[in-house]
Order: sequence, then structure tokens, then C-alpha cells
Amino acid sequence: MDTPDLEAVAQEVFAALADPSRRGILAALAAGGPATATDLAGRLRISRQAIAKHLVLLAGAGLVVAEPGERRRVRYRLESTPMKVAQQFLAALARDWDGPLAALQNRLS
Amino acid sequence: MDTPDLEAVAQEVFAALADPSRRGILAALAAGGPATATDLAGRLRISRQAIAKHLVLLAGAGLVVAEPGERRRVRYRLESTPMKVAQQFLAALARDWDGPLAALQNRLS
DNA sequence: CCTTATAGCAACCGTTTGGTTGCTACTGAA
DNA sequence: TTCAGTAGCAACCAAACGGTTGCTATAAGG
Repeated sequence: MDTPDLEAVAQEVFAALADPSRRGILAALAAGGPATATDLAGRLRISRQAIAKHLVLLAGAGLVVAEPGERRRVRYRLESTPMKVAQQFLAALARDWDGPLAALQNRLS
Repeated sequence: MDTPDLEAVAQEVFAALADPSRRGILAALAAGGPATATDLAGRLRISRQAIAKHLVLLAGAGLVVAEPGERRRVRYRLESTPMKVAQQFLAALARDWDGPLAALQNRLS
């Protein structure tokens, strides 16, 4: 209802952002724009397959979308909306904690 | 650059919040106030030692602080400040992604 | 003293995870 | 057709993770 699968999205975003390699991929995409797994493997020091696995996870979390391009190339583009959901989740959590009457109030906006 | 050790704090918070048991512990603390590991083990369905390990990790992330009480009891209390840091981290990330100029600005290598 | 209840270690175990290597399939150019 | 480049799939491996059981130590109450 008020908390649909917001927690599920937040969990996936947290798990995705908890890994340094994944954050490196996201940073590379943010710095250089959409790129392929092979391209990303060239910039980072891990193999293309490892990148591909991370991209699958990131796509599962919605942080990245696959854009099939010409000549069998697949470019990945950043998507910021799930991160905003996670941000709201954090804000709601912090709000509940800071209220010393958190146990009494159960309302969510 | 403009990313101090903010990323380190964010990583620990993300890793801590990615686990359902850990979120359960935090929810229990938010609902019932500060509690001991033994007390938490009674509410959740995992052993006290598992709780204790999670509390060590949560304390490492700063999400929880240990308060030694009377009779060798140790109560754990929530701390929301590191979550606000992670929130800022998410906000900064989303801001960079959404700005299509960010790619050009960071392309100075 | 003895009992009770708590916290802190320390192994141990099954599963997950991050990463590698190797192979196959498809596309476009020489 | 052959070749170079890229994506996808599948094992495989070492390390980390979440959780358990078992033990020790210490503090208060009988």
C-alpha cells in the first residue's frame, strides 16, 4: 500500500551499490556516457564477463538499461529513478529513527 | 575531488542495509527502542551470536552505537547520521547522472 | 559456594559472490 | 569464404557471508 515493493527496490539498489566494481562501472558510465561491456572492460581492470555479470545485476536493479545498437553491440545507459526510490527509503528510515516516538507513530506519507 | 571518504561511509551503509536480517534488527530497534543482542534474538528467529555479528557490522557502519549498561548488559541504540550521509551520496549520484552535461564536463581526462 | 544469565570467542558449515578461463554464435569487412 | 570483433553461456574456483553450535568468562542473586 503505502510501502509497495519500495523496500525490494531499495534492497536491490543497496546491494548493487555496495560493490566497488559496480560503483566503478556506474562511475565510468556517468563519466563517458553509455558504453558496451567490452568498452567498460577496457577501462576497468576486470574481464568482460565479470562486467557483463555486474551489468545483469545492475539492470535487474533498474540502475542501468540495455540499448541494443547496430552490429550486435549492446550499449548500457544509466537510469537514476531507482536510486531516487532508495533515497526516499533512506529518508523515511531516518525520519522514523529520529522520532523518539517511532514506536507509536506508524504512519507513512 | 569532491568525493572525500563519503563514499566509504556510503558503502558501509549500503552493505549493511542490503541484508534483510540487518534491516530486521534495525526495524526492531526502531520499534522497541534500544535493546541487547539477547533481547533481539528473542524477537527475531535467529541466534544471539548471529545478531551479535550483525551488530558488530552495524556498529562499524555507525548505524548503531553500543551502550554498556548495568550487570554486563550492552544495549544498542540507533544512529541515523550515517544514513543521512548515504542519502547525500545517492543524491549527488543521481544529480550527476541526470545532468547530460556531466558526461562532457568529466571528459577532460 | 553455587546457580543463573549474559556477553564474547572460536570453530565449523553451506551458500552466495566476484572473478576467471574457455567455448560458441553471430555480425560485418577483407 | 575467411577473419576480426563482440555478445552470451557455462564451468570452475577462491573468498566472503550468514548462520549455527559449543565453550569460556564475568557479574549478580540464591
